[in-house]
Amino acid sequence: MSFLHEGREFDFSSVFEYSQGVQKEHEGDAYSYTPNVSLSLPVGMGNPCLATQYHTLQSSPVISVSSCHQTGYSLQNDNHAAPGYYLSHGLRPNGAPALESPRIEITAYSQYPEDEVEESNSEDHIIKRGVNSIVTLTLPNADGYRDPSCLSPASSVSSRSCNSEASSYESGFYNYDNSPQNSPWQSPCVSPKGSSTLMSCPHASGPVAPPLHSPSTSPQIGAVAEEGWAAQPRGSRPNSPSCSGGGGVNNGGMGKRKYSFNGTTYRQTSCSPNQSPTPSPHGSPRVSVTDEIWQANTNQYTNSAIVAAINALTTDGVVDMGEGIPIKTRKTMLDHSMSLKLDPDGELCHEDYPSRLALKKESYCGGFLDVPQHPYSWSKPKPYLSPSLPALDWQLPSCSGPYNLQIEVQPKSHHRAHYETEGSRGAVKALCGSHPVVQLYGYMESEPLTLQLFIGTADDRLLRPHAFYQVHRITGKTVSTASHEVMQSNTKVLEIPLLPENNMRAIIDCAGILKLRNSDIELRKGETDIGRKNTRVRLVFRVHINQPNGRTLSLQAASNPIECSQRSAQELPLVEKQSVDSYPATGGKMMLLSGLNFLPDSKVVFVEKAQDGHHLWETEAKVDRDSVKNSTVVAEIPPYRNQRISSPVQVNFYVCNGKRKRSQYQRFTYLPPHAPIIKTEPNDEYDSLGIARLPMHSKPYYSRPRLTPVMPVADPDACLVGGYPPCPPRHAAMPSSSPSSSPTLHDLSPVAYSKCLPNSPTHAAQPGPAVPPIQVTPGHPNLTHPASPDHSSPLGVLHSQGSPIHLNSPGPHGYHPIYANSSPSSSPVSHPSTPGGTAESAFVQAYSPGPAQAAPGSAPTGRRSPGLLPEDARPPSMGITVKQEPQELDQMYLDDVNEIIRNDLSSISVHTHA
DNA sequence: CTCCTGGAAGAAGTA
DNA sequence: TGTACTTCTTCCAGG
Repeated sequence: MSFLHEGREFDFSSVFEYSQGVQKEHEGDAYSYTPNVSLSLPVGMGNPCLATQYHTLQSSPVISVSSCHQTGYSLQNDNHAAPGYYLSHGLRPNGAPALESPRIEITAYSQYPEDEVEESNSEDHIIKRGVNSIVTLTLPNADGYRDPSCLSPASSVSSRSCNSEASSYESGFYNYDNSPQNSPWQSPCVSPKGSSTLMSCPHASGPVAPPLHSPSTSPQIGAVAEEGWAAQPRGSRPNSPSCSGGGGVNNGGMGKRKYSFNGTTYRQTSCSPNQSPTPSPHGSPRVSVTDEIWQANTNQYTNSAIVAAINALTTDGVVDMGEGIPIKTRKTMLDHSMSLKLDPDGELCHEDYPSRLALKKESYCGGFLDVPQHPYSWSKPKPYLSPSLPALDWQLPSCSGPYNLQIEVQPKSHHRAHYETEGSRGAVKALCGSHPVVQLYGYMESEPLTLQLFIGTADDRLLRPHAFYQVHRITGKTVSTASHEVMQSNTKVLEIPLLPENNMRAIIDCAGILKLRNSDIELRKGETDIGRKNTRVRLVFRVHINQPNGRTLSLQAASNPIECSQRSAQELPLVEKQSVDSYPATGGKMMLLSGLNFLPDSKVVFVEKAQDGHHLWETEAKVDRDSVKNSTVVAEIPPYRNQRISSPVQVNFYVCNGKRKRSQYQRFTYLPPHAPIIKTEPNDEYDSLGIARLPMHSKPYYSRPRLTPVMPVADPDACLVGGYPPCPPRHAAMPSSSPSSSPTLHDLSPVAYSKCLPNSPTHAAQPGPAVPPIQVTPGHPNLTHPASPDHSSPLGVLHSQGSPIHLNSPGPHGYHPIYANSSPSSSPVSHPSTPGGTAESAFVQAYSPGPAQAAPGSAPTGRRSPGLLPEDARPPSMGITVKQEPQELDQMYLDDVNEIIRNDLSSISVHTHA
């Protein structure tokens, strides 16, 4: 993987240097994870228990032994890279003295709220460690880190890890890490409650790693910092004049960094223009960014941290770490030093729960943040949280049993994300100028819950954290909703209280979107996605509900896709819903498409592509020009090329406004002429439009992946699916998304952790048809009925069903051993299919690219029609890492991507043979 | 002064 | 290889 980047080859060595020098950001993410963990890993890894837990987030406090770098490190990193990694996280931007010598810390991973981490930056790390760390071994230097800050957020993430590619470590652990969440260390042993267990199961927790850097080293000041920081101010922006051009390996250059591998010149931004010469962690003008970066960096290490954070937030403070208190968070930039002070001792960490609470409150309410105080206090323990939470790339249903997590008000389809170099561009808004609203139905307890929000992908693959975008916490006078940032495996997660007094409803006016530079992310080890034109995201909401049986039920809802680029948002057509998902091959039915940027001359083109990306069929649908409005288009479903199909055939269509202005692919399924049409659901919305009840399916191609509940949401009505009982509003609700039946979705319990089902394809998030949630439990997920309209078609069903359980999160390769073992669901059958949806085999999912961040690994790019190409779904062999195509990309893009992939493959083969 | 935004310049990537 | 067009990032300016 590492060797190919967007088709370009380069030597590891080069890479290495690059990474080190430039920014290690990317690299390490996944890897980095490992490295740190690595030491500890052995323990966990070997353990069977790990398996079970892998999935689970590291949440549980674990004892982590983090050696920042092992010997391996030195090899590669000597330079700095390795250290850098730690630094990055570990940095003590604040001047916490970086540890000069690397050390191995054995930490009981306490959980901290990630936000702390983020905010605090290095300091935070320190703090955390302090809290948790039980034993610290110092290793020979860890100097070279790169300042997380320097890195782009994304990079920062990567930076965390010690990832030099070269490092043996990574390679060794590579598998695991991809998704931090998955990472074995994460807490195999972790028991939610068992924080106590920490000790029992040593895991290397990523978070711990940071220790390497001594907190003391202030990022700014610290020697390490100097290297890394100075060199690369966090904001590394390529262009910034300030940056010296050279970034060279070390990125000493601030400006865009250009480096060449094998003759190919890459440009990377190492320095942010803005970056302040002073690399202060926060140096970047935008604090928030910085924080993010930090967090990101920390992430890797912090799976557990995340968990911890969650715990801290939500709950019991048992484990909580002092960290739970987001010291820095509040203050953010202002005083890193403070935080450092606190942390090192771990005093905070050790503080009594009460104290912590107090702290938390202060931080939140008190004052550092401008955010209006919210009645809700984070400090409040949340019993329900369990240490092990599903990885962010796991597909979860939106409803289960009586619970139904719904996005009542969808965000606008466009929101220009801001770069680190920019100021915030505000919170994501809803159409009416208001903000998105999320509500959990069916929850009658008095305990508040925590609503998690992260930025997910909007392509046709399984929903997963978006590698190029991060949620950005918005604070200020205009923000009424309290929020808290936490890093979870490289992904920033915003935690928002869901209070019974508010009917478990939250107005999301505190979430902005940060764009990470493509160059930073693409260089990350394991990152296979490309950023170019990969600009659509979804807001993904999650809530974890403790069940009486001790298990935790996790629900997830994803918003409609949001276009985040400046230009495309203005010009590209966007299909948000389609009234018909499938229809007999004879065609002829009118299909209503709703979305944005439709023009009188827009074309609706149906295409069928083979797995290899070749066009098998393409035809333009007849568009009712008179009906074209900016937001709607009515087209006649063209007859399929083969009227004699015996099984459903999945094709795609897109709206084209002209040469490079195509919408994403949307899925459509042709059914055998005589096949009964199951699906359609009446959609009131459309009725109102005057269109003969065309049920809308918001299933953009991307959304389709069964898992992701992409669709639009909102309508509760949607819940009704043909034939299926409507989701009882809220209570009765069945999990729309998950196919699986069992009410209890996921057993997050450490022991039986099953992955949640995939989100129902589009619906999950949305109110759409209710589908029984998939349970993690032993039972097999039902493959039957997907409620969503999409599913109406046989294919749809399949897709939808895709087994509820996902395998997504798997590690680098996407494959999780755990799954297989741990949950019943693991059974191949049970697994949901990939977005492509066709295949349902669990395996497919297993392959599914890991978290975007980690390493999506190979993603099946082409979509094939299920009927035709059953196998498409299969992921490419693990061995080869190919950049996955961003599914969101337009077809054109897809073509491009395919091209790239081919090149990559070619390259790979070349290398191999060479 | 900071936060939001919209607009756009300039560089890099693609066709 | 050069040109034209896109897309990405960074900047600037105004509210």
